[in-house]
Amino acid sequence: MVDAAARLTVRQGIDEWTIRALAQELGVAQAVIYHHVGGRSQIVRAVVERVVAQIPLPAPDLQWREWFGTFLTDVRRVALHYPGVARHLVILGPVAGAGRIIGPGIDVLLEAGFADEAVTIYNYLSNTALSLIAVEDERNKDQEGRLERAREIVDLAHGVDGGLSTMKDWLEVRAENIDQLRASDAYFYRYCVERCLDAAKARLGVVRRRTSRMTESP
Amino acid sequence: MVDAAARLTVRQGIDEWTIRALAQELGVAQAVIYHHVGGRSQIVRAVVERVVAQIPLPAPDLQWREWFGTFLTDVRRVALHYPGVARHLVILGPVAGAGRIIGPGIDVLLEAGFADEAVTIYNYLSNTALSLIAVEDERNKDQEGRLERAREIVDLAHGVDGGLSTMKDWLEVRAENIDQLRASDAYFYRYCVERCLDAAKARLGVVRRRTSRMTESP
DNA sequence: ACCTGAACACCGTTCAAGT
DNA sequence: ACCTGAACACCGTTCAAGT
Repeated sequence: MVDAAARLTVRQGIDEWTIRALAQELGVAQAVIYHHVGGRSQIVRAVVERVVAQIPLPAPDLQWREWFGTFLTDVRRVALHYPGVARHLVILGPVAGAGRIIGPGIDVLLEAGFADEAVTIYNYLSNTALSLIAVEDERNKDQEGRLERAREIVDLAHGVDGGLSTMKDWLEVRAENIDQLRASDAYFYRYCVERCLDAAKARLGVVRRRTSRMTESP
Repeated sequence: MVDAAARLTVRQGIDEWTIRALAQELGVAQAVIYHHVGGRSQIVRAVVERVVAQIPLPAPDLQWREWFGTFLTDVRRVALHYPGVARHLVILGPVAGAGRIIGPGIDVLLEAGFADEAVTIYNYLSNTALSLIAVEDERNKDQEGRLERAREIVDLAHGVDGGLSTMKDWLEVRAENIDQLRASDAYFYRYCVERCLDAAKARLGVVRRRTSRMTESP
């Protein structure tokens, strides 16, 4: 049953299939689904948990930056395969089965010396990444419209100068075709992840200074 | 007409009111809306543009970090007043009227020396902030359920140790009541914004070193 | 040109009736 | 206990008919 829902999600996205379509995929009446799993939100939750279980865990001996670098790359790859799941996951928060990931993730940060900020940093990294993927999912739903809107803006900004013209030039190359746009999305995600890791690194310096000052003072 | 839609959005959230409710608010038949504005997506877009027009612009003489610090605080305050708008805004990308903000925003970054990375940094900051607000909006829709889920996780993680227990302790204090949860959200947003600005600062160092190296070499 | 009422094609959910 | 068919209360959108 969750199998079928996951299959439909891969094909159409989790918010696109209907209870009726799911029932048809299973060859049963709609009411059967309510009898066995409950309403739509419960099936969605089950699919989300199944996707989470599919995210590979980086080797525990990696340095924290490599650990999260590979982890967040894998999260995007798996999540984009199930459109719309990232959004439900980040809204639901820690679902059943997420402990498999959260535990090792925070361990790596504690090991690196993030101390009492480990949980906040973990939330910062995972929330930011999942939110960005959720937005990418929704943008992918209407790629033609997105191209069209980008071109409208470019036309509208014709002849302006200053910072806005810089944005216009930036948009113009990316609005050329859909492949360009998707490549730009992938690059942008990578860029954001690297920036988040930069920020975490800066924070690590602060925490370490604070800790050493505390052990120094009598 | 957009007035009425904005009013309903403040009260219920942009994805909660229906065309029927909007028609009733205006005292007309539903078809009138289609005749004047077009479908639901066009009204949503008009509301989004109206909300964007309402975001105050920081003083242009502020340092880049203060400029974006106050800007992103104002964005959250205005956006939370119109639940669901942040999500539509970040998905639509630069809507009509956003130039009023984008221009000065990139100008501040160019002035600070971000050079060819100014646009990417602008996108990084605004996308991250809006994505996080969009998630907060959706979490606010079901606060009771969120509390309940958090408590379930806490119970489920009873007796574990390692990184997961740290997350459990963190969740436990926040899952006490709804006010605590909302305060935690506000703090978390602030924290994420500061981290993004840290990351931008680190990037500024890289860009400056690259630029000075280029002007040095003959 | 503008507005109405009614319809169309959906949707999630429920429930009496069957086996 | 499990499944069916039909209904209920919605939804966005369309369209002939009125003024």
